[in-house]
Amino acid sequence: MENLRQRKKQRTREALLRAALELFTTRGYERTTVDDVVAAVDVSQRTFFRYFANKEEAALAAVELAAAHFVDAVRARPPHEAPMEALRQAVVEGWDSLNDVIESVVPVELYLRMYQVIESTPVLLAAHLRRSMEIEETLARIIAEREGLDVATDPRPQLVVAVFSGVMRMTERQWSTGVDYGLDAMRSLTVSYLEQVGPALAGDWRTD
Amino acid sequence: MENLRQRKKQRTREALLRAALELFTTRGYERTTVDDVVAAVDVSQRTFFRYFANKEEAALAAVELAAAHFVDAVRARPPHEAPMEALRQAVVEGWDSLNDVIESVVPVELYLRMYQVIESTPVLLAAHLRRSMEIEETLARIIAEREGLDVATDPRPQLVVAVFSGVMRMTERQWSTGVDYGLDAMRSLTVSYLEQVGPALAGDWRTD
DNA sequence: GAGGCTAGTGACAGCCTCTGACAATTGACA
DNA sequence: TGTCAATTGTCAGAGGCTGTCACTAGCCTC
Repeated sequence: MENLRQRKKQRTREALLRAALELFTTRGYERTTVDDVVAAVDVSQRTFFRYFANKEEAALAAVELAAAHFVDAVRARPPHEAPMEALRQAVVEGWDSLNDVIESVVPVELYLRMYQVIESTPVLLAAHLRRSMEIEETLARIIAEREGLDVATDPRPQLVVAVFSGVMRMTERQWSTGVDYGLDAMRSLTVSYLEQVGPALAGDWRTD
Repeated sequence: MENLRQRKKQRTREALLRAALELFTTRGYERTTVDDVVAAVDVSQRTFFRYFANKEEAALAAVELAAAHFVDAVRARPPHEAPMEALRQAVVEGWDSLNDVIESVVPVELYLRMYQVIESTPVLLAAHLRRSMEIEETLARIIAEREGLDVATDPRPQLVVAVFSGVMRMTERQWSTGVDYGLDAMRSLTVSYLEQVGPALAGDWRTD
């Protein structure tokens, strides 16, 4: 940040990212070429690929930020909480600060629109799911450490995280395909689903 | 099958698929070009893309077959079983016939090796996860229908399937990264994990 | 069984993503 | 200000994928 050089780099990256998201969300991801993006910022194509390993990375950059924010929130949870409770609280509370975190890079509105593009673009969805998987691994390690367990031998941390993530992805999908919710609606959806997991697993629904 | 024409097509497809898997599993997915594959079968590159929408599709073709087989197994479950039990039984029993199903297209050994390649190749893993997601949707619809529910309004079918799939993916990963198991070991792993889901969710592990 | 019909293939040509190599530029710092 | 290092541009090229068009080989009818 101190250097003019660093500031310039920062600005170039942000300009590229913003231009990319803007184009992806209006014209569509597939119908936007990297050349389109660099033309909007007026840099060479080579420069784009110096900032982003590939086209996907630019498309997922904002979501990536949100995910990292959430992982941090889990790390900050008091150690006495039970695993599932810690995860749940992390989402609920992480949401409050999410807005600012995102806004520091791109307009939240752009972030939200991009979410829908990801969910409806096969290649991006695939990449997103893979990243989510990696995050699950991280979470499992965090949980295991909290509980003083070894991830390699005890499957419980991974199981809890897998269940939790399953619910989270359900929420994502529900949110992105439904009527346009804000961040708040998504939070309450998450909570609601998490409450239903136990009963849903517990067997026969037809006795209700 | 009746026509000579159809038989020829079938043979071309199988030859391409087998050559592709053979190359992917020995040389690696990324280090194998489509040109390599078509050279091994001696057809034009254009022909490859007439049989497979893209390179990924060829790589995932065998796994796709297995997945379809499993979905059928779920459909065949007697309607009185509880959702989770039906899913569990489908895996366990589907496994017995899986061998023959696969072998009718490619050697099982090749299928197993390909599984490891998928799990260790980011692009393929991403594509595989996306496909798995689509299968989850199908399963949720099946479960909902069994129970006479509407998937759109009742989240429970999706929840159960999400949990179940989470466990399955855990198993896949465990299997593919671990010591080389056979199909049998994978089955018992699945069963074992499914048994632990309930307890793992139930809260405080430190009271044990 | 000859000839028309059509499915399947090959041969280009071309777009787009991504990479390596090298030259040119621009900020940093003595 | 001059040297050094970091950033960018240019160029060339591989690899995945698509459209087009001509051609071949199986099919089907008369």
